[in-house]
Amino acid sequence: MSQSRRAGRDLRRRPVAAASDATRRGRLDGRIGFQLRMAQDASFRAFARDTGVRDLRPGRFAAMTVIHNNPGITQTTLSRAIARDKSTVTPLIQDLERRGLVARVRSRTDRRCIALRLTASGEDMLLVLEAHAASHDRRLDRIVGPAKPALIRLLKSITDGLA
Amino acid sequence: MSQSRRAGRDLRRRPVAAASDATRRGRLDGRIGFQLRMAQDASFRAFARDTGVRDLRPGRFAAMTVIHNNPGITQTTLSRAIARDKSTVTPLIQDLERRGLVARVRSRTDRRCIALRLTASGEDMLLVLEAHAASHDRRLDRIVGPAKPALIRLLKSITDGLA
DNA sequence: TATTGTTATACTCTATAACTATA
DNA sequence: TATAGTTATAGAGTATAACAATA
Repeated sequence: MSQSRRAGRDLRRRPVAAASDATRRGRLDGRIGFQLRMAQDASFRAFARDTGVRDLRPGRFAAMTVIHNNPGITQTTLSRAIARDKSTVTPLIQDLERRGLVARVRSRTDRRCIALRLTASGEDMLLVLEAHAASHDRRLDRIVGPAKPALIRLLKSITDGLA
Repeated sequence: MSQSRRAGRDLRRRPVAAASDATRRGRLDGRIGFQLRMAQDASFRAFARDTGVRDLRPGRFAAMTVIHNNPGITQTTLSRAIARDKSTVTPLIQDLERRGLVARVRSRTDRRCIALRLTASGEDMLLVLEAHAASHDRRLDRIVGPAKPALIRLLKSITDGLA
């Protein structure tokens, strides 16, 4: 905090809300890529807005979930699981460690590696986040209805198919 | 360009590729929000990778498409159409104007407003981008197959439903 | 007073390259 | 030489607040 803060009361960017209309978007509207972007954006904003947790955005949440499900995972493996460079993971994990949510232990078999684990308070926090995510998901479920499994399958096939 | 460039040969961030696996992602995998993020990310990277156009990312492309479809649109209206703050649109449009792709004309009826239009070369560029987007979309179409209309509908309902 | 667009400011996310320490 | 993680650096994207011009 080298400089005085002048800006908003809130660190989480992106209020704005969803796109307006009456404006013609042309072919954009029929493009999967564009609609993907709009939906992702809306979901992201809604998650941030609805969640009471004021500083663990979806990225941290995803990392914590992966660590929870793969105790002892290394940073490089984690980086592949969330499709980010390892240099992106370093500060992310440092942040989680600073908050006492993640513990880092040097591996004794390969001293280059660091094994990641959630701390007890990390597990607690994950439960809280899970609850929020679940309620956010219920909202999404209500919107997509019975098409949910199909939607998930389609999204996965896009992710895999474009790799 | 006030400073020397040290980094890569390419301004477009985000190589990396898609997520790896063998790693358990737990409930994340069944979450619409998460899968939306992964698919959007993959689509974004693929678009950037496949497109020959080396410096007009999806955001610019979307803005240009909206301007093309709504000649004379104002910046504020555009900002609503693409769900971004007007202060975000200012530098975006300045960039497009600098490249000679967009023309800005002060409205004579309301001198606060600026009417946006694509220049001739902006229209040309849009055609090139359209071609790339179309080929990217064909790839997506091949992946999602006949489910495309349903997918588009679902994504739109998510965007609208979360507003 | 309200709105359009601009500016000043700043923060998040992400990457590349080079580096250290291991292996 | 190759890999794990860190650091230095940088840029894209986006936002809030305040402001000037205009309505």
